[in-house]
Amino acid sequence: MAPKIKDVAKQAGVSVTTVSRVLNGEKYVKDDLKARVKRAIDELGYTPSHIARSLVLKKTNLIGVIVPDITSSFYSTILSTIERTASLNDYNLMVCNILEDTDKELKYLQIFKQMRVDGIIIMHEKFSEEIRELIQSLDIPFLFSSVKPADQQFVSVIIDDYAAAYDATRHLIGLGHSRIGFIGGDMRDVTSGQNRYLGYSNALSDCGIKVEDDYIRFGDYKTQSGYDLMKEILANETRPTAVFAVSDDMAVGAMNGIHDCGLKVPDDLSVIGFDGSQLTEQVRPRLSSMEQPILEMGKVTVDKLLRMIAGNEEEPLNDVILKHKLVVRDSCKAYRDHS
Amino acid sequence: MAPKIKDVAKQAGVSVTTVSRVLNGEKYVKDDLKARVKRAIDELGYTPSHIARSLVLKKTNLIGVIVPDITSSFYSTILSTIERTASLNDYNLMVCNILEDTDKELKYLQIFKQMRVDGIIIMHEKFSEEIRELIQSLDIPFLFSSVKPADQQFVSVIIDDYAAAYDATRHLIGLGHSRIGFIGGDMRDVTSGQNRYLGYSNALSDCGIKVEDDYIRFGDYKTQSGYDLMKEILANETRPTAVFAVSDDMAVGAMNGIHDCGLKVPDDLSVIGFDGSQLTEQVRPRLSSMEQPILEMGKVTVDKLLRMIAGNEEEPLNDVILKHKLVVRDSCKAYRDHS
DNA sequence: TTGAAAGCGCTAACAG
DNA sequence: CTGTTAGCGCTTTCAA
Repeated sequence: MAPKIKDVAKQAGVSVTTVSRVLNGEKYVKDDLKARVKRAIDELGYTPSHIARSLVLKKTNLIGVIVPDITSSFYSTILSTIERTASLNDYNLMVCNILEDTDKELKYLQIFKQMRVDGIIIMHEKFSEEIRELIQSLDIPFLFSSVKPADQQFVSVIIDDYAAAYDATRHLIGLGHSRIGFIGGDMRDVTSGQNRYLGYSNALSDCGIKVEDDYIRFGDYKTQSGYDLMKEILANETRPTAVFAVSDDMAVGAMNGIHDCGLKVPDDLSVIGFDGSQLTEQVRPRLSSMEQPILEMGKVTVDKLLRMIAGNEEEPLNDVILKHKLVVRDSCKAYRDHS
Repeated sequence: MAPKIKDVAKQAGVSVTTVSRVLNGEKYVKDDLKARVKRAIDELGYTPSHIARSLVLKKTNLIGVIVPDITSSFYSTILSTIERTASLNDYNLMVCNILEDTDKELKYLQIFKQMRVDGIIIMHEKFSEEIRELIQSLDIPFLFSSVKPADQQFVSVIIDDYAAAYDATRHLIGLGHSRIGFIGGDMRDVTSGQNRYLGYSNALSDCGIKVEDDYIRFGDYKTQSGYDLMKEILANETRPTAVFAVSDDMAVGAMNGIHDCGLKVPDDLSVIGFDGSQLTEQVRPRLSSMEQPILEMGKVTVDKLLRMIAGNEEEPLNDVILKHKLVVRDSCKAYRDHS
């Protein structure tokens, strides 16, 4: 059995209180006692039980995180910075990888409750009524990151997805394109589904371009779906000359679909992605993308959550809107009409 | 404050013992009492404290995982299956993302100790003596996955990296290549550094091909390093006609380096990767790779660890060697001498 | 079948 | 400065 505080006390010939005091760096301990306790701790290889400590302190230093898919380049990156920021503040993560399994999200939320995590970060917005209720009844600070659920009372750290999609589309239009395809997300997602679609279609309308349903498809943000949908779009009699995909993974899938159809990016079609994941630099041609400030987003999320946990009354409970940024690489080209 | 077992007992008009019994599904409780307790639980929205339970049971259902980089396609995938398998067995993960920071590994190991995790999975082999000692003194079952530290007493779930690298190289040789470049890992890593290098060089020697240092570079498994090293290799007067990179990420970097030098894969150079990550299908041409059974590896690792935790005496404490598999895609081509 | 009470390992009044 | 003691929320003998 691992040594306990009592063992240390006995070894050092002091009371458990004194041991506790040196453990927690209190000042009211004479130097010689402090030294004896420290030696005893070393000799025994003692490490305080976080469990016991949590029980009395009512604080676990745990943050629960719900993420749709840790193998996605976007989520693994944001998760990485969340972990880093949390760790620097002595918080640990407990992550739930949903993978389409909505029951799992509910189950994990219950686990978070049992675990008495100090806070929760959610990067998923398509939840059931049951989950919505649970989450609100939890009495644990929570925050959404990179998504904004329809429920206006929930607070998010996010970019303006509508504006970002609008700007991405305008970029394509600015290059002279007018037949612009769209590979969207799930329209049940407000943030990455609806808002990005609206940004796209409104940009078109504002420029007097007709929104062509044949050029529009919706998928699941993954490479395979971008690939399949691109092929569907290419099946049109007159192809678009550019396409906007709402995730880099889908954009890469689209590029592959184009490639496998014997066409070239950007000569035959321009492609623009969304997110700014590392995949943009891993493919050829390198993918232009409407980027989210991923690292900042993760850091800001954790910092804000920690302030909420600390019970900072000053902490405004409204959204934090971060800035998106277009990063031009090699996958888009000006369009010249050859007719 | 969240309701506690005492509140439930009061509400149901029974003792806490009885509540505990229905919570843990014991049989010796009369049906009517059981019903009353269940109703009280619902009314109060009670969820038992995992903390308190862990303290008395001396079991946390937590597994600590140490991974080099969760944004790597290989590690995010194996982590995903580890999480899945653990979750199905009612275990939760606490993951440490090292990111080159060796102090962080040590710090997390100490956290795992404080947390009293039930078991530890390590996917990193380049640890200090200090870590080696800590880990052994921990009295917590631990297991290495996808790596095999030099210390023979540690148990690993792994493939035969030497044989896999040997086979990959032989594949290239079989295609007629004799000038074969090598983009390796860190030679301080036994598994993915030394063993894969030895597999490569021995395959060459066995076929009477001279091992050419100018064609050999070592990096850090990441795309950027594959890119840079490939360019160095291409700077040779006579280029190799094929190259073997010991991670898919590096292989993709190499492909990009080749592309950016105005050369073509596989026409000018064949490229073969290692791991079998999803990146192999995301790039064009699709990357041939010596694949590890990633999903199986994650599952086997967790299953074995759980058996060790359960104190299964039958559980053999030796390595589990999984089978590697060559998956041929479009990045390699037979070599014909044009001289 | 049920309940009283001890104890898991630690912190924090409260005394001295 | 230092020690005694009462919990934190739960499980588990041991009796009834």
